[in-house]
Amino acid sequence: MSIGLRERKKLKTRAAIQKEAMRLFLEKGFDNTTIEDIAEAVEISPSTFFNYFPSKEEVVFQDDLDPLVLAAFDAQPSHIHPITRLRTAMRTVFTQITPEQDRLMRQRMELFTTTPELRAAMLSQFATLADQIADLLAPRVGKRPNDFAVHNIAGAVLGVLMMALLTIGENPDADMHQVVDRAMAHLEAGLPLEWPPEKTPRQKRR
Amino acid sequence: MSIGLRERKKLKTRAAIQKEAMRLFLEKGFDNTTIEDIAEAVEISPSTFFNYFPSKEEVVFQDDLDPLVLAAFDAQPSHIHPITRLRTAMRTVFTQITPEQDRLMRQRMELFTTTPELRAAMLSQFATLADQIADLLAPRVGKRPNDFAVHNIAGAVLGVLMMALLTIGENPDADMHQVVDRAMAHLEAGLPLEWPPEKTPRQKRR
DNA sequence: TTGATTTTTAGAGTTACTCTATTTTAGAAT
DNA sequence: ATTCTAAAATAGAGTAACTCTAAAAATCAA
Repeated sequence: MSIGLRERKKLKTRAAIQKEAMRLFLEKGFDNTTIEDIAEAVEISPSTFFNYFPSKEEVVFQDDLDPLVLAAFDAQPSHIHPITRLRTAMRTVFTQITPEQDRLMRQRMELFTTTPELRAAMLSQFATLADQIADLLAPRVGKRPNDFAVHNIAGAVLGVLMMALLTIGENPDADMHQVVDRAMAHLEAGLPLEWPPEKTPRQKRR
Repeated sequence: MSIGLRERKKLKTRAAIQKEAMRLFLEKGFDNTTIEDIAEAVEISPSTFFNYFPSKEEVVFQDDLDPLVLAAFDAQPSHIHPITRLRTAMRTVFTQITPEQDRLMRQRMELFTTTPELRAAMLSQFATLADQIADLLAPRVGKRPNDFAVHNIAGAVLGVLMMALLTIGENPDADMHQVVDRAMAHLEAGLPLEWPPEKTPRQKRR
């Protein structure tokens, strides 16, 4: 039964646009790739491109990870501080990431760092995300949706994540999970100037 | 002696563009204002606009406050945690702000919240700022320029400020200084979920 | 097969911005 | 004052990302 031919074709077209566009962006740069180039590569008309994506930028965005993080967040007891919960949640999700997703994320990072335009768009999305996260979080920690503390926490988390992502953009080989977790841990610890803490000597075995 | 007529004229033109552009943006919206509109209002040619600003967006940006904050930061002893120092520095600067500057800042906020495009640009500038601040801060607290902790702190601060600014954008009547200081205080206190702290009963008089 | 509906497409229009070449203007030198 | 030079303003042509409208093509249901 599945879904009709129409839907399947649409999904395929969408995926093809994404794939070809990303390829071209990485090859020639975002700015040097025109909609026409993409349309040509996918063998559609330029008009059709805009049936699938509202703008060139939007092709680069699209995270299926957010819901996963949220689920992992919910899986924890509510008495834990949200930052800790988020950190744990992100760790959980990172370990479940497929190589394909990892590759895509890195490609995005590369584009973000090379094109200011995209960086701006990403950050904007981040801000929106922070707002959403805050509103989503609030009831889960027993607060009203527009609670100040929750929003502020969301802001700090996102700010820290933002820096982490920029760092990754500059060091494409870095272990994303590790960079992000380190940032979250530091935030969790209250952002002390001295960090990491003195390496704890390996647990004494006796 | 002063500076020649040429320079004076240039400054005047620049100021005129800023003023008229802001007026039009606020009146008709950023997107509904074309470069032609601005050029016409200032009585220059559209070409000339681009002699003064590289893009429409850039007209909205321009902060002279950063150096002030930095100076106020430097005026404090270095053993204090940077977040506290920054908070104090910002408080200092906020009290010195002229009504004119205040008005301009609010106008900017309004535009930022109404036009996604501008919001994105602002955030991007924020990220750059965070990086700069981090690099500037590091030596002042005895760290290397790319120190992780310092960058992370800068990220958190900027994230929190970002949320504060968005809040202000939504409540144009809010006291900017107060909103910002509250956010910084919360961050300084380690982002507890319960905030503000129990209102300390007015100092007992006995 | 026919008819309705969705999708694709062509094409025209708008706008931000770039580039080049020309004109205008301010300041300096004679 | 006049003339020269360098800076600034301008016109105009070109590009590319969109938007909108209307027509053509493909899918699906009867």
